[in-house]
Amino acid sequence: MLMNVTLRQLQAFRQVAEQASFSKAAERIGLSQPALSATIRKLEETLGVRVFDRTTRQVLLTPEGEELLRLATRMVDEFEAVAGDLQDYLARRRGRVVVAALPTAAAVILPPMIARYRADNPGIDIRMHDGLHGAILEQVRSGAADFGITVEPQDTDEFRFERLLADRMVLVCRPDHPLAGRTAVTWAEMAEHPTVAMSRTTSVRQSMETACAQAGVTIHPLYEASHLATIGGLVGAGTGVAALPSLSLPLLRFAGLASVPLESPVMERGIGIVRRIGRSASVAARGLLAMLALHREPSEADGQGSDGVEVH
Amino acid sequence: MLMNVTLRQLQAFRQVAEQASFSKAAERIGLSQPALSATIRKLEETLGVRVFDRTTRQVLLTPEGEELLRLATRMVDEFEAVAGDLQDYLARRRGRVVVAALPTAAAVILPPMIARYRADNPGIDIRMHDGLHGAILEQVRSGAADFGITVEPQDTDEFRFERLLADRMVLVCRPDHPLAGRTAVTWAEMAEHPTVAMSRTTSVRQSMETACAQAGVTIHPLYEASHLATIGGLVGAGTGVAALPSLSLPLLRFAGLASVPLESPVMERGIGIVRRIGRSASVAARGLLAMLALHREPSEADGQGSDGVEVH
DNA sequence: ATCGATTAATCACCAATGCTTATGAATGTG
DNA sequence: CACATTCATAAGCATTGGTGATTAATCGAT
Repeated sequence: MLMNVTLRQLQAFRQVAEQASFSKAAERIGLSQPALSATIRKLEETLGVRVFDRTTRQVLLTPEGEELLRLATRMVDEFEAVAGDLQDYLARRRGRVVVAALPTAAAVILPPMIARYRADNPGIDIRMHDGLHGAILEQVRSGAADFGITVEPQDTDEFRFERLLADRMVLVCRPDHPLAGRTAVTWAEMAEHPTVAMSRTTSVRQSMETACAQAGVTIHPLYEASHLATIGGLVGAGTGVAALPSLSLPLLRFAGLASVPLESPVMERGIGIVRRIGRSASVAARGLLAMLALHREPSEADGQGSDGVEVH
Repeated sequence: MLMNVTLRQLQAFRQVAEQASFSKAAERIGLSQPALSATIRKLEETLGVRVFDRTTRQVLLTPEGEELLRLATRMVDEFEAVAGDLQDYLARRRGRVVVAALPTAAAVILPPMIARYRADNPGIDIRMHDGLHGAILEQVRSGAADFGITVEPQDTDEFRFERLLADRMVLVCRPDHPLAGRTAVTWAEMAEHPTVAMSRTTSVRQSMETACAQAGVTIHPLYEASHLATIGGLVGAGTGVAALPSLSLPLLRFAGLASVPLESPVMERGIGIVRRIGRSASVAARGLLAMLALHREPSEADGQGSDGVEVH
């Protein structure tokens, strides 16, 4: 009964009360005067009370009108505040994005984008979870992360993948190393040199193992490390060479190392955005996704597709 | 833009979010499922965001949906509280009535009605202002009083009068007074006896003066008092007789006095309800007005009219 | 008094909204 | 693989909400 009262009506009512005139209020609201009359009449019908005593010369509130005005004011103010919040949220002035990403992606790709996104949308809280592939998928699945940045997942029923760039395994060595000048090196060749590697739990190490298996060679690392920087230090000290994804090279720049693409087999994995199918992205997330799409590097056999990230 | 969001929509949204199902929510709301779908679609259109990710098997909130749910909940709760207040007000469970009345009316007519009204509507605050005719009109004019109880005002443009009962001037004396047994007494006869009277500012006194002037006699009261009880005491003590409105007799019952109608001229004034024209009565006031109308005493030349108070 | 200006109510008419029933498409379940 | 469930869509209809034109009332100024 009373629940049928509309915000429109309350606003109209408030305006009429404030202007003490139907015509003026109608003009201010952007409505014809008859329409406003009808609106108020309707309001009065649903309330069962006259809210204005009106003649052609004056419009003034009845006692119930007074009461209603207090309530309507409270109501409309409340709504406007709430609407403002939502407005902010939708306009990306408030909100949060959670990105789950592989450590290298988290370190190399995201920081500049995040910095820029942050500058554009100061109200948005960006959170980054770096983790391994499995953990990333889990977070995306559960919704704990808005999207992930990792390699392509197998499960195409649950995830949609959008490739951003290629990450190829390369050999890393000192600039004075015999292999340093080469345009390419095979895994078999690499196996003949002392090697350092990431620990077995990492996907980088697993890529290396896969490649070696395919090449029919075995590598026994002299050292294993779980941090990339350690690998960099070891290689820089001449302890050995390492097979690393090209994406991680920027992180090793400090060590002044050389890199050479590895082949036979070429180990290349596509790094991209992983999203949960059937779950739409938040407005805030969309902004970051769009930004990522712009920075996507044109890769082989990808030129014909659409240019932007599917924003659903 | 955002202002077009409807309470219906918010409520529907809330219900769907709660039930995690369109069908269940539709049933609970009392709406067909397609109607509910349309409602949500409309909401999404005006917001420009999808609020539910829905398949035929599951319905769950998007990030914006989560946000909206918080706001919608707040909004709807607020409204329900406010609507409850108004509901109370309209149902006369809250409110206030201010009555301005002549002292005698305030003392004689109103108390029983107020007591009963109070019992029926415990939430309503009743306030009574007793004052003289002019003050009553002023309060009714300004809106300080919802209505007045007094004699008929001259100004028929501004006030509407509704007669409740007749108030006739009677002579009040001790039961053993020579005039006590009479069926009527003229003002001239009264003038031959020692008299006490109300002070000059009261309308009772003015009525007396008017009557004496018409009768061509003059009365010099032995005593003047501004309180009715004082007059009662004086008359009871045998100091003199007094001319008082019949309405005040109940107040003098304590003194055990006799009364005799005064004539030549008959001074009778109609006491009734005075309302401001063009100003509608509050719901709370209407209740009291209706009650007054019921207790109205059938007076001469009034039998053919409508029985209830015009409630407008 | 009468005229003109102002203002709210009313009317006739049209567009848009909201609802219902019937139907279709998708997706788990036995 | 049929079945049941569930949301979306379609078609038809009543209601609502809107506009412009007109009317009635009232105030102020001739």
